[in-house]
Amino acid sequence: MASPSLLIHWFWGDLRLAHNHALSQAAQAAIESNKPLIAAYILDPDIEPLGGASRWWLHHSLKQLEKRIADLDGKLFFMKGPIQACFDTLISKNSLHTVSFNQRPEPRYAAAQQDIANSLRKRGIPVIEGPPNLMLPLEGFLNKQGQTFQVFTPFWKAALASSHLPFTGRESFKPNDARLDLLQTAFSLDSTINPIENSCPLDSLGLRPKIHWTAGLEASWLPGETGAMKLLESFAQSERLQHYSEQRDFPHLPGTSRLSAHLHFGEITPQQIWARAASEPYQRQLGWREFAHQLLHHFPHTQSHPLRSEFLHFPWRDDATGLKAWRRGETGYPIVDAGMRELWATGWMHNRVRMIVGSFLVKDLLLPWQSGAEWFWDTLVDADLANNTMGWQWISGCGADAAPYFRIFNPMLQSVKFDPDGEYIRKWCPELSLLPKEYIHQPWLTPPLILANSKVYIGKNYPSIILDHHEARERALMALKKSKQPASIEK
DNA sequence: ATGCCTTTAGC
DNA sequence: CTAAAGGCA
Repeated sequence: MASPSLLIHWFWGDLRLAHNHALSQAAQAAIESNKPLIAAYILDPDIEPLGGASRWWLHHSLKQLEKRIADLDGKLFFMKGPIQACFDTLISKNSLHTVSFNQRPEPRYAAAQQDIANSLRKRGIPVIEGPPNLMLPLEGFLNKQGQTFQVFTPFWKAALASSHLPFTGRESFKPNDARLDLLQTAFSLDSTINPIENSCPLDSLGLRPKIHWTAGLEASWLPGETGAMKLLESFAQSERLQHYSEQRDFPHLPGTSRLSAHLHFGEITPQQIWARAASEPYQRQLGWREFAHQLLHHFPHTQSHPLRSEFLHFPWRDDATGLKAWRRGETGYPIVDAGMRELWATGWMHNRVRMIVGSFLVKDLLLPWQSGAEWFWDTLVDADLANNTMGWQWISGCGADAAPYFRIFNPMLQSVKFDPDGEYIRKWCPELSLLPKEYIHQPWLTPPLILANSKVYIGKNYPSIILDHHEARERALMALKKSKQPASIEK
């Protein structure tokens, strides 16, 4: 009996069928040789720490991939880790032909990936590696002093001047011919679709929540390659791209592309986006993503510790009540609460509002950025270690491209500036929807009669402010000043 | 080295 | 308009 020829699309790889180097070539080869595409997707929950919203996304992305492979008369199997044990079983049944994966840029995965790839190769299994879903190489892109860039602007200037960025018209991704040959070999074997013994249905991967809390996510997103292309097309075709720099900061406008989760799960490449959305202010945002990955690659400790070591002993507060109020969107500051509620409802938050709620957590509440990063990790559909880490350290002032310490976002000023009519607030804090725009940014300053007419009862149907911003600002400045004093009193 | 730059606040 | 840190060329 001929053994089945299996191509394992590794769980770390990208979830693209059309553009993943290995899998798309496998699909092409399968079609051309008139043989079914057989693939398996392995999930190892111990290695892949997914947040709740990410699990939901991954489930639906895999579901779409399963369907697309079925449409090609192929089959996608699912297996649940530990990954090494999954491979052991496959090898012992002579079911594993080739392993293909796209590299993951996060340091922890990259190391594990190399270990497993080495061990597979030692056992005679061909391993095909595709590049991570980035534009710049993680190694060797350095400033003129030979150091990792720590400020975005010079980084971006250097990137634009480099040969790495795929400007429109330049060569796009080309599949590697050697990889293609290897896959052709895989599919020239006699392949029959036999069930894999230890495979399981997608539903058994445990990615779906036990309690149904995902209605808001379902209404907001279409995970998978098709959804990604739809978003990109609608963004690039409309005037949203042209007006990106003027509209991107207004959270009530659809001024952004909302492609972050698709990028994170590898359902679309930055190169595809770059080519389709050729406008510098927008492409610059792809640059921030590159910057974040460079930083995490070169400073892997930043996922848990600040890049700037003087923040190691920063006197963060411990305030479970404050943290809870922040998470629930019950701080009493409408723009902050609106953002936190958008996050909870849709698994996403507008970037401007991410900065505002982030600043509120670390500067006003004086809570550690890690506690904010954890909440974002669990609730964001685009939760990404590099972006999350850089964003939180940026707003805390303890990371790269740090703002001067005295730069503390003022939630009222930010609200007036970026949600002038309170449209965003009204959407996510409906109990404030009747408040005139003069008062919606600071409901506690509203004259009692107008409050009553607007059916706003502070402390009852909308929380009182949990702290005074101006006092909190002074407290933060003091804490920062103290922590910068060379001589520490303790120890 | 000196000037530039930074998703800002507050007077 | 200034405050003001610090990476970068």
